[in-house]
Parts: sequence; structure tokens; C-alpha cells
Amino acid sequence: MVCVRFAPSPTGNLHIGGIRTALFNFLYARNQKGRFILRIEDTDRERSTPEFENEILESLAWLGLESDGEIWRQSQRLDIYRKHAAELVEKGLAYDDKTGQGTAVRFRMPKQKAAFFDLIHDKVEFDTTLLDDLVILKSDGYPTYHWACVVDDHEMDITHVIRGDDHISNTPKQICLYEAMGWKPPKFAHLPLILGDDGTPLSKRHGAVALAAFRKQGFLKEALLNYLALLGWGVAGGNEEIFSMAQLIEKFSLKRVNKSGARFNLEKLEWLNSQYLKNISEEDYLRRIGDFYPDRCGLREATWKKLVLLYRNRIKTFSGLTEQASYCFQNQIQYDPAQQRAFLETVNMCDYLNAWLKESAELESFEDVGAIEQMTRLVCEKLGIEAKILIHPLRYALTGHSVSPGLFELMSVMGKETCLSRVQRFIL
RNA sequence: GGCGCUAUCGUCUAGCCUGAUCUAGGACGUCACCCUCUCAAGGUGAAAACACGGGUUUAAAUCCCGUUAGCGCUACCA
Repeated sequence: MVCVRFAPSPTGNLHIGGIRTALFNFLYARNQKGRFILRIEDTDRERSTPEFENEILESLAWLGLESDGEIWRQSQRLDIYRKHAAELVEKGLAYDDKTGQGTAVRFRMPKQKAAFFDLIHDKVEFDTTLLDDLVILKSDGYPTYHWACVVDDHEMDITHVIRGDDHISNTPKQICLYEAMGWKPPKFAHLPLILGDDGTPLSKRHGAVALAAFRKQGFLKEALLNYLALLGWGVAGGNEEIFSMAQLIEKFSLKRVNKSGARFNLEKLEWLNSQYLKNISEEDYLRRIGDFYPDRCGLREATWKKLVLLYRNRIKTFSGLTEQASYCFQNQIQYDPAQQRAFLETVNMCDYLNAWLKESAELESFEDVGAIEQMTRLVCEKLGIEAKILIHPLRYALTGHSVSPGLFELMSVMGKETCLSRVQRFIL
């Protein structure tokens, strides 16, 4: 049975590169009806923290990339690494290396030219005569990455090691370790790296690449997963790009993974997210944006519902709501004095606005969008002006901006009282 | 430096294995037009790529070699 693992080290924030690796492992496991396990590689005593480990667990849970069975921690398996290292020393394939730092165990690197077959890169050639003897147990008794990785992948019956391309040069060392132990190495698949928008490998200086940052911006997990799945992997034909998790699982194949690195493109992710926002059911949309804003930004439920539906086609992520609709949450609109003057000094504009105010006051409420529009257009007709002559200054009076969603929908969200008081204050 | 990996529109990619169907397809982004109270959304259309140089072949984006560039490894980090 296929068994794969995601093996992050809790020494930093889990970023989208790590998520992508986890996702590909997960997709492969589900596609093959195999197992996906999680192993925390916390052998760096200096840099590993429980906080980072927690972030990994929580992020994977949020995305639904949950492991099958127990979660392993290398720091709890030290005896196993030591036992196997001792075997190697006994067989003369490794030796104690005493230095000022203490005693480490080094593996005697065999000298050979060979190759391994990668599921993505095909044949990868190597020459271990160029390699130094490898430390497998550090002087603090902890295993090094290579040693813990090999021992665990063997002990846990991992059949396929699917990891980042940056490990491709490490693989020959690990293969030598398997051979020394007399173990059969797993199959390897080295995924192309995800790069920042400047084409260099993802790092802190690319800004918000931690998964937590995407959650905070209000991306849908489905969109994120869909986007990441398509970075470095494509479906034959390649014309469709919106896939559910079930479809991704069904279509996934390591054979179709690309060999070259892929730049992370935020604009495309945002586009994909907006597609999901439009395609999920209204009920689902309401529930999820509600989860994102538990306090509804202080609005009454009916108002909130109107507002978020009005912005549904306009926001790319949930956090876009407060950015775009700030005027719906403010008590008082700040106007640019020059802009305000320009509107008010337009011939007859004050009379027009007053005429509108007078008619508006007659409307019982601003609940009905159609009624507001009809009333406003009638006012314009009576004044003998085009509707937009009045619409533009009204928009500015209500929002302090020259762009917004449809004016009448917006008025309905804001309510009669707010609209009238804002326009009155604007005129003064 | 040594060794390894990679190379199709600005970006993600389809095509490459099994050479002719590729005057290289799709998507994001960009631009134009339509719709329209502005902006989005939506619709229509446009510009935009086989890194370079050699081979092999009747024929190369596709196979081979080299060059260039980028990245990785070369830690008692993972």
C-alpha cells in the first residue's frame, strides 16, 4: 500500500511552499487509496518551538489535509536513531568522531558513481566520491536530518518520498544510508519549488507567504488549495482550472508534475478566490463571510446581509469588504474640500440636491431599491436633468468617493436616515 | 569553484514521452469595445512565447550535443 508523509520542521511559519508539498502528498495518497502521515522533524533543538508545531497542526486541520493515524515527533524517537547508528558503527560503516564539541557519529560515505530514478525528473546521476563523511548523530545525541529521515521513512514503511526539489542533491546521501542498513529505499518524487514573484525561492522577504497571512486576508481554503494544486502540476488538455478537492484527487498524477519552479502569482489566486466566492451557494457565502466577521462589523443582521451580498461580486477576499465598504461603517464621511466645492459650485447643484432631499423625505423607508431609484429618476425628470447629474454628487456625499457599487443599492444598505443626514451635511 | 537540477506568451500552463494535426491552445494580468449612475462583475476582441547555437531527419517546441542563465547541494540546519 502506498504510504506518504509530510515532514515539516517546526522552525518557522508554515508557508505556502510547505502547504503545496503537503497537498501533493495528500492528493497522491488519496488518489492511490494509500496513507498520508504527518511527521514533525524537530531535531533542531535550538530552533524548534511548540508554537510553530501548533501552527503546522492547526493549518493542516483548517485546510482539511489531516493525517491518517498518529502524528510522529522525531524528538520522541531518539532511541531508535541511536540504536541503528550503533549498528552501523558495529559494522564499521560509521565511526565516532571526537572533536572539541563532543562526540558525533559519522557515516563512512561509500565512493560510487550511480543514479537513481526520480518519478518526476527521471534519471538523476550522482557521484559520492565528491561527498564527505556524513554526521548522522550530533554530539548532543540528536540525529541529523538525513539520518532521522532515512530511519523514519524505513520504519514507517514510507513507499514514496514526495518533497521539494531542494532535496534532490541530498537524495544520493540518503540512498547510501539505506544501502548501508540493507534497506530498500522508497521511490522519490522531487517537486519543483514555489518561487516568489521575483523568481527567487520563497522566503520571509517575500512578505506575507505564511499560510496564516492568507487566512487572515480571508481566502477560501478551496481556492487556495485549487491554486496551489495547479502550481507545478496540470491536467492534460489544460483548459479547465477550477477543480474541487474530489476532482483534484481523482485527476492527480505524479507523472504530470512539472520539473521547473513556479512563481507564486497573487493576482491569479485572487481571481480564483473571487470565482469561488461567486460559485458557492448564497447560503454558504453568507455563513462563511459571517464566520470571518463574527461581529458583522457592528451592523444589524438584515443590513449586514444586504451589504455582503452587494459586495459579493466586488471583493476578491473577505478582508476586501472593510477595505472597500469603509463608508458603510464610518459615522462621518471625510470630504476632500476641493472635490466638495467642485460639486457644490456646479450651477444649480444645491437646488437639485435639496429637491432630492425633499422628495426622499416623503419616502417611507429606503428598504426598496426600486422605489429609491424611481423617486430619484423622477426628481431628475422634473428638474429636466440627466439622472447622472444628480447621481454623481449623491455618491460623493454618501461615500466620499467617486466610485462605489450601484448608488440605489448602497442607499438601501445605508438606510434613509444615514443617507439624508449625509447629504444634508454635505450641502452645508 | 565542484557536482546536480531546470529552461514555451509578463505570470501559471497545454503540447514534448510516441517528430508532421503548432500559421503553438487555455487561464491570470494588460489593452480596446459592449453593458452602464461611477467602479467592479459579465460579454466580445486584440497584443503577447518555443533562451541561444549546432546537429539528426523529408520534417524538430518535440530527439541529441554544447553554450548561457537561474536555482539547489557542497553544515554536528532541515
